[in-house]
Amino acid sequence: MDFLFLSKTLLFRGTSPREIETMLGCLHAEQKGYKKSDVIYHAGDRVTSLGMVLSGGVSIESDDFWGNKNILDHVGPGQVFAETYACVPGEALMVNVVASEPTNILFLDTSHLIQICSNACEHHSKLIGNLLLISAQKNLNLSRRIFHTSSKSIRGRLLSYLSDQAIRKGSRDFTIPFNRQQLADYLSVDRSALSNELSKMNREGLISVDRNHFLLLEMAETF
Amino acid sequence: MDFLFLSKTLLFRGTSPREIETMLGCLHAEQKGYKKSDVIYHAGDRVTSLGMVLSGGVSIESDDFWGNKNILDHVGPGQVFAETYACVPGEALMVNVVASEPTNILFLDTSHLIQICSNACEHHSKLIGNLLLISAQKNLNLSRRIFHTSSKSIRGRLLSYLSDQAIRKGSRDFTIPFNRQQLADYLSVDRSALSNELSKMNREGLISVDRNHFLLLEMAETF
DNA sequence: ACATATGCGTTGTTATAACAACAGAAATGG
DNA sequence: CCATTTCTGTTGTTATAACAACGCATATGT
Repeated sequence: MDFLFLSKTLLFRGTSPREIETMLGCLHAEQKGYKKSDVIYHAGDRVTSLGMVLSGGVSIESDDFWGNKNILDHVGPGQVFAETYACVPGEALMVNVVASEPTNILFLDTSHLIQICSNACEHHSKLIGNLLLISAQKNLNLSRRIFHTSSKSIRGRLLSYLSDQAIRKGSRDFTIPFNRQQLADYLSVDRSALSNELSKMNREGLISVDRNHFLLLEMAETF
Repeated sequence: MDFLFLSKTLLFRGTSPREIETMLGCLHAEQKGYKKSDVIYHAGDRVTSLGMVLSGGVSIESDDFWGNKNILDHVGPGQVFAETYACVPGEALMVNVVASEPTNILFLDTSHLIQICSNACEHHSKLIGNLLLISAQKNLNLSRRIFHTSSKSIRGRLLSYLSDQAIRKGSRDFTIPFNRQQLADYLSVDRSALSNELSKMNREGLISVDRNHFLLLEMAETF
């Protein structure tokens, strides 16, 4: 087990490799390997362990009633998944967690962290604090997405998302981390309709767009 | 200050009124009163204190570019707001927090909880654990909403929401906590279009609906 | 360099949701 | 109890997004 690697993750931030070694015992740490497309957690499962990706990567997917797959998120090395469900025992997963490549996962049972007095092991409290930070940040990401998809028009969603990016990057001139399909998925709209709306906004002089690079123009007064 | 009241809240669960009294010092607790429509936190603010509603109630609202108000949530006595922002210092609020009636708020500065070693006060760890639970639950609520609004048709959103409710309530026969307008807001659709779709589904024998009481019929195979 | 696969924009058609307006039912408040 | 307000379903019209199909440009990989 690579304790040095773990000590650099957000979850174990502020703990030494030596401390981690003792903690892994409390957390009933178990490592497991998966092949590509293996399902790590199924929708409907109830879990008490979060997963940390040691190597490889996993996709968080949701299958709707008609069998359409929808990729909600991708989790890479050092990041965790299912931590929310692990913290709220009894909640059934709404998503599938699937290995997107050969992947090693470290499972950490959080029920001991939370239910038993958190002073049982003096490092527990640091871990819980880190979990809280991870949870709060995920919270903000979810809120942001709801915010950006609350408008009923594609243009409204784009303006919401793009101006947020501009504020966040501190410039009207920025690059987004999505391609068209991903942006369309994020905003829950059709890709071609999105492309169409973007070029319309381009023609109208609202924005200047090239691939995933944007420049906001007239909307300046909004701020 | 009503310590007994506080000890019954989710945030202070598991602590005695006596303990709370000492903790409030660490948290720089401050109480403040507001009149109806007073703005407690403005969008754009950066905060380090969460708010707990002692009496009255607050609305979490978002104003979009064109000045449309959108009520995202309502927080009542014993519940907290802005805890996510308080836990992730430096993030600007995306929403306004507005008193929906005469309201008393208790502000608790979480920066001490998180940044300083959490063992500074032995009760801190319990509070952080409670915060983690609150955060994780809010997380699930947000995820659920994203999930239910990811379908592009009104019917798809309704089926997603209604079957989730059925599973959650453990019966095909259940009552929802929304009226039509609130359900429409939750699913980000137009109210009259929602009404329309519901009666269509009713006519088709998919569901049986009366006000906010529902009975799921043919969709049984989905489970 | 070639063949293949992705990503992107464009167009036209179709389905569907938003919107506006209204009437009846239900709840609310004197 | 009546008056008033809120809630709900219905309809028709209009705007708009989804969808399907295509061509071009840009990777990708061998």
